[in-house]
Amino acid sequence: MADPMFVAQRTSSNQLSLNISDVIDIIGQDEPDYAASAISVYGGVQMGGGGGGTASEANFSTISSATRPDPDLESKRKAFVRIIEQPQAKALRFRYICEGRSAGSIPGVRSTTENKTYPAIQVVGYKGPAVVVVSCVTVDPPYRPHPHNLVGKEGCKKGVCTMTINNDSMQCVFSNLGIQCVKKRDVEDALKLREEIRVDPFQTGFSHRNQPQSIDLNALRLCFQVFLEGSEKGKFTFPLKPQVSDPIYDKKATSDLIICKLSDCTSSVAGGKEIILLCDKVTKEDIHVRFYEVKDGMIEWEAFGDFQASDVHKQVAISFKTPRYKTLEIENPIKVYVQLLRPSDKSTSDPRPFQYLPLDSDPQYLKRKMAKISNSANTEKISRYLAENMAGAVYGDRGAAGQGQVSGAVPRPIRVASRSSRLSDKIKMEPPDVGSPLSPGGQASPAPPGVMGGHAVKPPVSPQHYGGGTMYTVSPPGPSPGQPGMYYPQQSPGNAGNLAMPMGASPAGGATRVPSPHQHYYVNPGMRPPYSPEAPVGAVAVSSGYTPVVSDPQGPAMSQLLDLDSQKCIDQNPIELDISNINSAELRSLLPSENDFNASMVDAHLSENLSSTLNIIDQPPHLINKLNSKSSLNSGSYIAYMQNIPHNVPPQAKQEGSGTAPATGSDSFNNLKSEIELLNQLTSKH
Amino acid sequence: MADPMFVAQRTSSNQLSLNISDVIDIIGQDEPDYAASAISVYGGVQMGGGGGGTASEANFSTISSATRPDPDLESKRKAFVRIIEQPQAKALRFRYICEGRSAGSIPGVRSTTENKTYPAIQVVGYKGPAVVVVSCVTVDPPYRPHPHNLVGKEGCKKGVCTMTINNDSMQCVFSNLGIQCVKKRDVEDALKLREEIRVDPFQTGFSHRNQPQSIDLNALRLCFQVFLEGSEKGKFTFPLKPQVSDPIYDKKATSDLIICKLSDCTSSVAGGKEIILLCDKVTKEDIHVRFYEVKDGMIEWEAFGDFQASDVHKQVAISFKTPRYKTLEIENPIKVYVQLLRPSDKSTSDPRPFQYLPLDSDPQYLKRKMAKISNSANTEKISRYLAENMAGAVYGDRGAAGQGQVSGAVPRPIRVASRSSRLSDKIKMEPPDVGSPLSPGGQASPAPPGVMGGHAVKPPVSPQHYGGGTMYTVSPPGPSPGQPGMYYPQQSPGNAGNLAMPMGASPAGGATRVPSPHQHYYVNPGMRPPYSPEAPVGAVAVSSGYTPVVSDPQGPAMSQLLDLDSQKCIDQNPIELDISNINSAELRSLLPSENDFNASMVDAHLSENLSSTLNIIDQPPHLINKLNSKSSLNSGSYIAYMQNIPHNVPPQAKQEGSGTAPATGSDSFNNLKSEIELLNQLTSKH
DNA sequence: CTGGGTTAAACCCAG
DNA sequence: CTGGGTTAAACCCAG
Repeated sequence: MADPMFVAQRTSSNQLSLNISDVIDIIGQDEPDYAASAISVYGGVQMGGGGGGTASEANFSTISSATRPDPDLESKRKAFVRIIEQPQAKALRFRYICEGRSAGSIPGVRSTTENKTYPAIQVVGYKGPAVVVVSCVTVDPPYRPHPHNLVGKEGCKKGVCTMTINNDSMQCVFSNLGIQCVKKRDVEDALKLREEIRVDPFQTGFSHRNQPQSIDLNALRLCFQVFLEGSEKGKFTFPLKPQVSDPIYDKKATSDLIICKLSDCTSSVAGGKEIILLCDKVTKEDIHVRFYEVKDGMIEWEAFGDFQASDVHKQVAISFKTPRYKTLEIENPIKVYVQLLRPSDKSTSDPRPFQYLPLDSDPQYLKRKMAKISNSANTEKISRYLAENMAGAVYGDRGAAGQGQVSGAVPRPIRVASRSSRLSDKIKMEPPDVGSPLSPGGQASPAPPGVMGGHAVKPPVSPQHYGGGTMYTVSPPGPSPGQPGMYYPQQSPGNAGNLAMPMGASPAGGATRVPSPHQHYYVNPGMRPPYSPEAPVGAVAVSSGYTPVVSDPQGPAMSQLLDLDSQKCIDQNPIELDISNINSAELRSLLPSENDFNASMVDAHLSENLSSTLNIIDQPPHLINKLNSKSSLNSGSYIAYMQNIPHNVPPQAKQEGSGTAPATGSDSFNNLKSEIELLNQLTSKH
Repeated sequence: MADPMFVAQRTSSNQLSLNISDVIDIIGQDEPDYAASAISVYGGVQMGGGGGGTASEANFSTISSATRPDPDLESKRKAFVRIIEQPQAKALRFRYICEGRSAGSIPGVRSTTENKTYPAIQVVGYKGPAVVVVSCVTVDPPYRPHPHNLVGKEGCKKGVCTMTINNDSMQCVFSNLGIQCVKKRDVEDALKLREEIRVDPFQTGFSHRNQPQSIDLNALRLCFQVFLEGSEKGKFTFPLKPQVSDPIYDKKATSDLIICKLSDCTSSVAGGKEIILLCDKVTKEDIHVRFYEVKDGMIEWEAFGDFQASDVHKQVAISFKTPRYKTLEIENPIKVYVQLLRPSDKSTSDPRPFQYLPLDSDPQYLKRKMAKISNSANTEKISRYLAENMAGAVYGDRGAAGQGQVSGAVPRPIRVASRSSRLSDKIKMEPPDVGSPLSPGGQASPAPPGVMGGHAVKPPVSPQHYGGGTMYTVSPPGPSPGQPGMYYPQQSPGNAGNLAMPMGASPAGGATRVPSPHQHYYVNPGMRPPYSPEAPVGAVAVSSGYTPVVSDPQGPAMSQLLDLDSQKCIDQNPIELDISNINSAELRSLLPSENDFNASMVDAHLSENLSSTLNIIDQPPHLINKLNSKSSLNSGSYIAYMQNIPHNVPPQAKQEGSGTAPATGSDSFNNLKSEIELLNQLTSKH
């Protein structure tokens, strides 16, 4: 039963110079004194309340009064422990004892492959012999002893690490601290051992060993207890205030979100396409597939993949349906991103590029469309005509040949046809087909309920500023774990033409498909859009957290407020940016009906562009839409061309004019013209 | 540390009427006698050789001679144990002790939800008090004591189950036998306990407890040891030959293969389409994705999805590329099946329907095709002409209107066009596009190496008969575990246009993509093609095993030998069918060049059909191909139609005749005609 | 040795 | 209770 590896390890530990039992003995000898001070300082009332971080605020050393005279007492009282290198949060996998191997070394937060660092402390304000005892405590206050053990080459025994400090710098680097985890069943024993060696930095006691399930075994903090030499040499009886590190999470347990593979990375704008995503371990009740569009570094649109907990396959694959894009009226593929989002901690995976394709890119749609064309009265007649003439084999007639050439052939795209606004109108009018992947009522997916839950906080700065990346720093300011990102519920729950559903409790059975009436817009400051040239990332201080930001789709959406210039400004000066730095476009956006204002501004800009270059295929769709809505605007040769020919007649008029007689005149010719345009579009993409 | 549930269980066991220690005591008292007979019969030489099933052949009871006179000695010597209900192989999950719960009951093989059965034995040839001791032994001979424990409400103690038999039928049903598994670390202890209670049915000894890793903890057999009352009343000193059951596998470990989901169930015939498959746990080195086509109940074609071990995601998802279909020349979607195949035991998942689509169903192909059409000289001119005329707005001219109507419109499909043979020729000639998913040299995938490995056996009957389902019965004939199916390597490794590669050892690094020169054709008799109306399944005795059958693609493939009538015959009379029952079509197929014979026969049949009904869209493609190759055949109105118009001019001639001048006359008209047909086909599918 | 994926052992939910 | 999915604990491979 005995693990030889483990025995060997223990044996070698015995050979270390400093033995923990020395420290324990010291503490034991000074028990009355130590216990008294400990209880009055870290124990009891003050810590039991659970207020985050108050322990570190208590003035510890001033209270540890010694009854014996001590020349260094003043400096000892002023001394304190400072963590000069925090441990890296998720760098190390906790190892079970049974694994019979070294548990590795916790690196420092600033560690790199070239320059490795380790957790380190410094005793400030005092110089002289000291002993530091490092042990694991719970992440949440009160910082109770954590059952996991510290193991390593130096000073580790019985789950705690003891080192002496006695050098000029009074610094101590822990270059080989590993975390050896205990299994649930051994929590009680582990805590009993800790009690035996009297390591309980904040005097919380060990009552929690009877509720092993209450202890998070995947997270802990290091606690550094420094004892200075007391009046008696060799006895380290003067404790400094214990310091706790930032949380350390088991690398194995905190699987980062990652999309390993997507079965497809395109969808029709109608959404509803079933896609399989392969990922690392996720919790089926705590995962979302988020689609979002970035424009000028801002989140222009987002929606969530449609799936239920049961669609998560063995925790490592998700089959979901793509959400509908915000509009069906797009001319060219829209570049968006997909990422995994864990609502509980707002963490996200790296984004993956994804494309929304125009409706007509859907093969089914293509077929339907073409079938429809072939069904029209005109083309039916042509077919008949051709069939008759082919049977008769009419050759050599230039006119007939010309007709023949036309009949089966698809004309080359005409220069401007691929961005025809009229075509988009036609496409919009196409009724949703039963066989199409468009789900009933499948509008842009509202945020799933999980995203809404929990720790909503008020935005500390205005969303506009926040969106620019002004808010985040690398290290969280205080011990407030598990909440690396901020979340802002939307103040005005309006939506732009979406099916708003009443928000209620999660339905029975754990279904997670309840739509919420709120629209959420998120910004992930840590995301550097790797495939998004239109969103350059400047010197923005980033965190790995996920940071939602809200915008009202009916009002001025953030992404529409800032033009390229303002975005540039934000990216380059993330810290300095405040209200005084908002440029004119932003200020204008705060005015009512700025949508129209912006639109006309954009349109004017575009019309200039159009006269110089006709190729605007890669322009974002909403700009094109805006353009299309401005019938009074002369946008260069394209509009000129459109104005020279009559517009389409509405369907009713069309029908009246044709009947069974051969269609002639303006209507039928116009129909043909638009059919040609459509065909051009259907065939010229990509 | 003590598990209260487990303790309780043990306590209740103590209250059972028959205590195993009674039996142990008996065995102990009779040790010299028992040991002598045991060693001479099941121990040592005979069993150590490992020959399968020899133990059960040894004449046990005749040798167990008693020194004392016994009036029943004769009948005791003739008595034997018969298993009247085998345990079900994979119905029960082995439970760990730590799970602290009932381990359930092993059902009998014939158990159903309505009528539950359990393992049962009978003592044949003797009537009187008897004791049966049931214990676990290893699956492979020599049947060593297996460390797992039998637990249950009745008679189970120390991991073995002891029951008395003393009724008229001399039967014993084990209605509550559960298997409590020991963990690896406890194997040694478990076997020590077994040794202590002296349960070692075949006297193999317990040396294997020092090689715990040599014991398969996921499989075992039940061993039934019956002891008859000896000359002294109440002493069960007369052992019968122990009987072992069929293997029992841990339901948890032996995850049946299952396809939970496919990201798509269609592919172009060109293959190379990436698909994600979600499945239950598979071993990445021991899994294949098999595509196959069933025709008339026979495997007409098979190929394997293209992936490497690293494409298996966390054991529960596989991303692979579809293999190329056997031909690119198909007119209509081909219905095939996909299934998972585990080479090691030839087990398969239930098949899933899958469709191969004609090349032109590929959206990319569609686009390329249409772009090509629009690029042709004729249509280019039309486009120009239309652009000019539209700008000038020429209305009211009948001729112009007619042209216009033709230009943008796709004619309705002409009645017979959707099965045009000429079109298939055109499609074949389309050079493989660089951007297409067609992988270089991607022919029909040869069988992966794993499929070839291992326990190949000679076919006991001719493949033709075997293919009809005559060979299989439900229960394997003997204790030959882990080989439920048969596997026949192909005698003639020819292939039909495939890239034959030299077969070698599996390459270093464990890559599993080495093609083999052999083609394998499989029949899974247990499969009832649920979506395959052309393959009716009759009263065929089926097994759940996977049963490969061989056919030479260059020679007479089995699937081509049997017409529908002969197939019907086989399905209805699976057992009686032998060489004398093969019908004329089969006999003919044995002659050389029967392919041609068959083809013309089929064609003649088809031509008759054609004259009565024009709609043969749903005919299998190879028939259509055959039809197409018969230019002399008059197949009704379609052919008549084709004969009335000139055929296409070969590409060279085409090029010579056109030049830059406007194309007129027969060539260009024919080009147009075929373009129309192509367009019809592109748009009329589905 | 290490990092880290996979299997075997526990745990625990839902019917 | 059961069946059976998921998590936590062991194991073990590859660099």
